[in-house]
Amino acid sequence: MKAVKKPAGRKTAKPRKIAVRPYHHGDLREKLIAATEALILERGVDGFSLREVARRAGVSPAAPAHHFGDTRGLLREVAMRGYADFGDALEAADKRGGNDPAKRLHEQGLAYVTFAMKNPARFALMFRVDKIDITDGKLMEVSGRSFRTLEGAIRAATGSPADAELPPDAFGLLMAMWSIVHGFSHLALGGEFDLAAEGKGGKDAILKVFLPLMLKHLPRPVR
Amino acid sequence: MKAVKKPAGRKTAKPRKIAVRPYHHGDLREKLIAATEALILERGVDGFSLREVARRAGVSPAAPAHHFGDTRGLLREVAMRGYADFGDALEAADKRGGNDPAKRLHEQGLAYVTFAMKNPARFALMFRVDKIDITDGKLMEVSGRSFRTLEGAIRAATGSPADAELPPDAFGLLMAMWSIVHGFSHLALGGEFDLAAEGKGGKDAILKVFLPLMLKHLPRPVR
DNA sequence: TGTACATCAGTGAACGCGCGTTCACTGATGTAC
DNA sequence: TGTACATCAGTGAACGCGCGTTCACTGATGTAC
Repeated sequence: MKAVKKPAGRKTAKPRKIAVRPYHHGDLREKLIAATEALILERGVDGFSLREVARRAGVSPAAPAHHFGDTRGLLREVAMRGYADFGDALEAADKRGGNDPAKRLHEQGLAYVTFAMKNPARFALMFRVDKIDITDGKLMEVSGRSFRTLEGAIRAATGSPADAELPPDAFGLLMAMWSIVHGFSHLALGGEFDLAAEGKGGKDAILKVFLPLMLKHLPRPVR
Repeated sequence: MKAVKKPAGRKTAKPRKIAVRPYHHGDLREKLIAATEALILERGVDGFSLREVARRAGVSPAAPAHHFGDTRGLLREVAMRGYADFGDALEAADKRGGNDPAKRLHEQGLAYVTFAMKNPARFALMFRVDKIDITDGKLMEVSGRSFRTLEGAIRAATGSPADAELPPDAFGLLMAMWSIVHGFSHLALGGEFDLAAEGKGGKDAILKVFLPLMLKHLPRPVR
């Protein structure tokens, strides 16, 4: 390849608002988000630092402030994207369950843990109350969808009308469902099952063997 | 009270190895452990710092090294004490269940969540894989007891002999039990139930109302 | 009982580090006329 | 189409901070003789 002087003018034919916004140096915003997820994956939520992310994106430590304000702003954005995908996954699972309430719950449980195992960095951040403000309005807008998807299936399973307050038993079932899949995800990501998984195919066994075994014992609507 | 010149010699009558070890300035070791628990309670596991703990104990930042080597050594000690008490609580609960396997499981579940809610600092640390080494021999010695207590009740509930390997279904039930109580604890401590608890008596409602509702849906041995 | 010595829990100053954020700035891009 | 200007995404040096650990030391306690 020869070195070619890049043409001075329009690189892409007349970019007049084709992309949402042509940034100075391309898509730094996206680059920072990707770098954040990669960093958390490597070093955990506490291993994250704004400077390191900037370093990986190849910009000065002050650059991210133009896009996210401060550190928490960046983490909030990453968490929001996580919740958006998480909501998508749960909704898709719910649909897969068709008209069978038990199947809807089972599919959602499967999707919950699968999401956690495949997106450990995001999942860890999403539930790290000290790093993100879970009562933040914009974030709740996105995260609320996941919750409502589960609630919908619970209502169907317990025959609770959509508009009334959730009856105690249904609420108990909801907490039980949420707890069991969340607990499994948390324990699995924390490596608490690793010892048991060692003889049975390593980390893969958790999703392929352990999770199905556990899901057999999913709570069911009483009576 | 008059200022009295303290007697030069023996303060307590001949302390010849009465206490395990009479430290230079009393019980700094214990003081540091207590300060660590208080600090984690206030600021979370990540808010902990060795210097702050030393400050609170009224000693120089280098003092803790004489007792715990380094930061991780101190955290390990705190976690071990947590696991010891945790094991006690689970064993006591198990005994409370008598000969009824379902009751043994129920009591243990109750004890698990109750411990987490009453010892949030310790509990948070005990499962923070990045701060303590859960594969550490001495720690596993202590933490293993909790696990074995649960396993014992699972064996009784599923009729699995004590010496053979746990059959798949029993193992699934074990994971389900562990997951549900652990998940509930984690979510509750993370404040995820706070919104729902607001109208029902605040934080107290979680242990008094929500937990019993949830425990109704505890997994049971299939068939 | 008295003396000499070893032990070791403490001090406090110093180290080097990485952090988030601020600041005045630069220079490319987009826009108004 | 050409020019003047506003905008704003970037730079990079500097700030002050708290951290864990090191180091040479001090001085009280316990022990051997």
